[in-house]
Amino acid sequence: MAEAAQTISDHIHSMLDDLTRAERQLALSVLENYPASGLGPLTALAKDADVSVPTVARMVQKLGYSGYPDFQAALREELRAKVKTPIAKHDTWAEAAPSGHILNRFTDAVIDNIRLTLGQIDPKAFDHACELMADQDHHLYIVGGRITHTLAEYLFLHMQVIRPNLTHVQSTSNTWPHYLLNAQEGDIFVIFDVRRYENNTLKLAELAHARGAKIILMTDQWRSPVHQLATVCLSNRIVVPSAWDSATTMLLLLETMISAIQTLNWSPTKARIEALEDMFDQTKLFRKFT
Amino acid sequence: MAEAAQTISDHIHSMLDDLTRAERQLALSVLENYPASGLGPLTALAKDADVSVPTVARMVQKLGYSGYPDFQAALREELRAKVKTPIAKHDTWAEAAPSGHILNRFTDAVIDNIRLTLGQIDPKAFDHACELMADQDHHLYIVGGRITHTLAEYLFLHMQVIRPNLTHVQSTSNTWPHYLLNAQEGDIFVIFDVRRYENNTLKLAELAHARGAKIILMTDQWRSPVHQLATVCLSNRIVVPSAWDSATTMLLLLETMISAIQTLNWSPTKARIEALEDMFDQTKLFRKFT
DNA sequence: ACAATTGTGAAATATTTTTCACACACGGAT
DNA sequence: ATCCGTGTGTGAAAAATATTTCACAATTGT
Repeated sequence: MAEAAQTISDHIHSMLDDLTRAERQLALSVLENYPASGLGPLTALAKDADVSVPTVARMVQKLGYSGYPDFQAALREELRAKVKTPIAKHDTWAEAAPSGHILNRFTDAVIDNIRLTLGQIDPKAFDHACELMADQDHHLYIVGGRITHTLAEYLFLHMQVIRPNLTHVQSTSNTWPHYLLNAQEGDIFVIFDVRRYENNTLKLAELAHARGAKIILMTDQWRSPVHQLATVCLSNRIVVPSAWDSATTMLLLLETMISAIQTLNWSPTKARIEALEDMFDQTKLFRKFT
Repeated sequence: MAEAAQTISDHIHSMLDDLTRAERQLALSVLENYPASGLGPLTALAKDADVSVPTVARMVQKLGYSGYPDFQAALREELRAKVKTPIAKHDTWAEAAPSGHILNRFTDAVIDNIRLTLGQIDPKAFDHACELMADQDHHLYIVGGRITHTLAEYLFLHMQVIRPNLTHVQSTSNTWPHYLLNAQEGDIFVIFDVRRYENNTLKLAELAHARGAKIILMTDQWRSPVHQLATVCLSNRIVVPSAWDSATTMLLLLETMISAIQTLNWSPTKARIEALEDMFDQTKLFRKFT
């Protein structure tokens, strides 16, 4: 096992002077395309660097590792850590709280979820989903489940301002079959389904699909069975240090979609927003200032 | 050997549908910290993903590789190629999308909001709010406005599992005065109010305060006028590149609170969760797997 | 109840790593 | 020129690990 503070490539660099000719040649070859070459078999590395097999074995021990596998494990660990730190890991978020405080632990987990979720999203699929949802010619159904209906409603509230011709359906309610009566070919269903996946939601999706509707699915990393029927499937990381799952990542994605959709058809949206503001002014529901 | 045009992680993604449950679990684990985990020994990967050794062997073959070593070689090759590309900047969230894409712009803004919000939070105030909400001896009222009622409901849904003796009130509904009839000294009101601040919410807060109730306020950085009456005031950054404000930061804070509260009185919460699960099992509302 | 999936335990293979002993090359010193 | 010590490669064997594959039992969804 080697030290901690520095990276392995730094360590090799600093050891270069203590190495013999063949060993240095080998070390430079390792650094040449780091870290990939060090992760292959020892023999391959030896051939790559044009040195003998024992030279490799001798060098890794000279570097302080117990053996080649130990060296590889260190490289893997470094790679793992490196990929995980794109921007924010070591920050404590609530500086006034100790790093073990739930505020910091939870936020860490959520940022991680965001990073993993965004990293795996296909922008093409995302854009396509936005386009479908922006299309006013087809009715838009928004379907939520037991927990997710709050997200569904959040989406509904905003889409309502952006465009007409949409419905909010709760799959846990027993009234949803009525909505399906009107569903037509080409209509869009945005369906929320995270674990534990709901039977009602699946049935609803099947009926919608049978009627020729297109399905946009918001689900978790394990993906609801609905995904087999979906035109676009957006999966989110939801695991946090809690007895429940986190909806934050999904809300972020949702808000991003709303923002993208509003940009897609901005002029009608703008008009609708202004009309809404007018109505608010007249009803005095809100305060103008402070 | 696999194809060329796409990355291995893309390939795994596209194959997800053809994989079985355990294989998918494994595949997701590989993607989790890609590519480091795939470069270690097969047994380590299996243990990491919580699947059996044969499952790993079966999956890599299903993915089209002649065996695990072949799979590893492909990963190494990809890593080698990736590092060689000078354009390895990691400041984008959705790597597949250009940095100007709304996915990256929006996420940047939200992460910024989170950082600023958490940086300004007083952990003492946070902890105090959690203690108040965990106290079952006093009734808990959760109050949301036009947009925030979705957040309020999210909180309500979870608090309902954690403790009895709580009510969800919508300030935009005309029925809320009825709820206040029962409010007593020492009761807790969690009130959501972001711009534009709602008159109804303020009136409700005033009445509650007059009756000796304690108010926990979730608001934005400009702080709803309710904050003058509040025992604890948690303010959130909400500005994003959109015509609307973002609720993501507030949801994060909310989920963190739920997690903290559930820890505060874990044993009753645990019992209630188990009872709930039992009921779910009996009603067959949910699917057990896949 | 049936079919598909998965884990278990283990054996058989295959590969990799480690370690030898020994020969050889090389540079510097006698 | 010869000798010596260091470093290095060769070839191979031994040891350690890894991989592959079985048969079978358990589980689970249909």
